[in-house]
Amino acid sequence: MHSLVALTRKLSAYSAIEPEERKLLTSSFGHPHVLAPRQEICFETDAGQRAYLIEEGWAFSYKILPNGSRQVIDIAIAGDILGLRLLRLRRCDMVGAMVTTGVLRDLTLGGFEALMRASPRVGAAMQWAASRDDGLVVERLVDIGRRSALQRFAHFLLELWQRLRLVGLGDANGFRCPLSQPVIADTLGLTAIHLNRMLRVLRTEELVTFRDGLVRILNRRKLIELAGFDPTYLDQEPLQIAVRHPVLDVVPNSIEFLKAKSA
Amino acid sequence: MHSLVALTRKLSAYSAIEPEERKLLTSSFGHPHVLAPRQEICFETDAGQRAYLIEEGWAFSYKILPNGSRQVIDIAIAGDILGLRLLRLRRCDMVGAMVTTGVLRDLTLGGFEALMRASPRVGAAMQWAASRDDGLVVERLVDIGRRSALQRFAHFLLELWQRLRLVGLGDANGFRCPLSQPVIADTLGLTAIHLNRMLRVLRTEELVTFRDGLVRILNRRKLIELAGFDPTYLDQEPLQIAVRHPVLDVVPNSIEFLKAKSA
DNA sequence: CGAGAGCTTGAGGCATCTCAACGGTTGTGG
DNA sequence: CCACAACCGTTGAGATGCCTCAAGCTCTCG
Repeated sequence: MHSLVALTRKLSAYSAIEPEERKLLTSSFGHPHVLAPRQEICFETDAGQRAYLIEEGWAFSYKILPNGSRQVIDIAIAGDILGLRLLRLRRCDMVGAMVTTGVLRDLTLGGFEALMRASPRVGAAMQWAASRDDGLVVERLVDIGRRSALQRFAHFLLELWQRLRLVGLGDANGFRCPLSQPVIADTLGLTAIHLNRMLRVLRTEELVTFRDGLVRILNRRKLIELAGFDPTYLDQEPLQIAVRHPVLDVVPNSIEFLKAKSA
Repeated sequence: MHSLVALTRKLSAYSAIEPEERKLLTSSFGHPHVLAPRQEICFETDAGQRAYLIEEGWAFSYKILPNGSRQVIDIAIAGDILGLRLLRLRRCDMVGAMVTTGVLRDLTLGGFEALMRASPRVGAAMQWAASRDDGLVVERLVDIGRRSALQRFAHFLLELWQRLRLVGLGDANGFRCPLSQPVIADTLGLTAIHLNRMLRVLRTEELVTFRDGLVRILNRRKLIELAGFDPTYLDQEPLQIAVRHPVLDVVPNSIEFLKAKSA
């Protein structure tokens, strides 16, 4: 039975997972269950919080502000654990939802701690994965705080590409991405309208296309340059992305570009 | 000797720390050393990464982008551990620096894991603190992504206030804050100029004053309303009313002591 | 006494938001 | 089978929040 394929691949980027370790891993989680698109994921239970391993499909977590705006916290793909951060907290401060149909497994604090005790080696790999995912949030902070909308989007796509490749999804040319523009916009602190315009820039510059849930990276080198993408924070070997490149000092002015095109 | 006062207070918000547990904690860290303002904090060593417990003083970590702009990741106060996230990563992706003179203790992965093994109870408290600090980064993401500059700043001040109170700093009226406006601006994804204007608004609205490193909250209720501040994510009891210490800084000053000793 | 850093204010520009509109697709219930 | 709602993607026009550039002040430190 093919259980925990994605998680195993992810952890293998840190240390090899032996068959018996994989069994141990599996027994730490609850049984798989299927969720429909848009279905809500609840992290709160009577006895503490609960996290979820995404075995398959896409999900995300977010916060809603009093004024109704939404900020997406993480995009979770296969092999990711959503809500791990909440396990030791007494109160839950975010909500989750499915993007696509997906297969999830529960993880409780008890299960997680039992895993740590049973195998420090696998435990270390899980902690590594958690630390890496923290790094993703930190990089998103840098994105939103200090990068332009166009750079943010480019950076986001490159990151997603690397993450997907790590768990065996996507290929050297691009990847499937079921995220809607509103969700991506709320991830990057933009409006869907503006994100859409940035997408047009990426398309007309022949860097990326994104249609029908399929992202194609047309010019990887220029995209990396544009985004100022340095994959160090992913703590993984770059997969199908060349190493580092000199970064552009001057970022193309997207608005001028749009004006020129429409004139 | 008064070691780990702040950390002990912080952890006590999760579970009581017994004297022998405190000794164990102390032995998990390196010896205290003093750093000067602006001094850089390096997380990389030959053998893996190293984190730092702030015993006293203020520090922060940040990333610099290719275009020279800076994004501050965390502001660390007494009792915080800077760089904990990096311990299990193979590559370091950020830098640290002191704001004030401060007293730090090293923490290695080995020390951290030994602590976990020696006392699961204290280990759990440390993990709780780490999860809570993750929550701070997440809330910063929401700040920068979806709140206006004024709200961001107000939210930041309220958060800082709560954090400081948790480790026994500040009082019911405000707190000492040695952060410069450029540092706060780089934390909130703003320019120092604009931050300054927002500060003026808070002042003229009679919500907050911030002069000579002293923040006074003049109208807590309105400030909370303005910021849309919901302290759930801090996972601590709100501490704005109880006035235990009429004086501002109650953590004993060991800097002078250490300076005298090393001289 | 000069250099560097922080704080403050003004004026103008532009990146992004808001409001508005339209077409396509999907799902649903009459 | 059609009507309708809900959501998404796309584009235009105008408004604005924040940035950039510029300047002057204070304070500390060497």
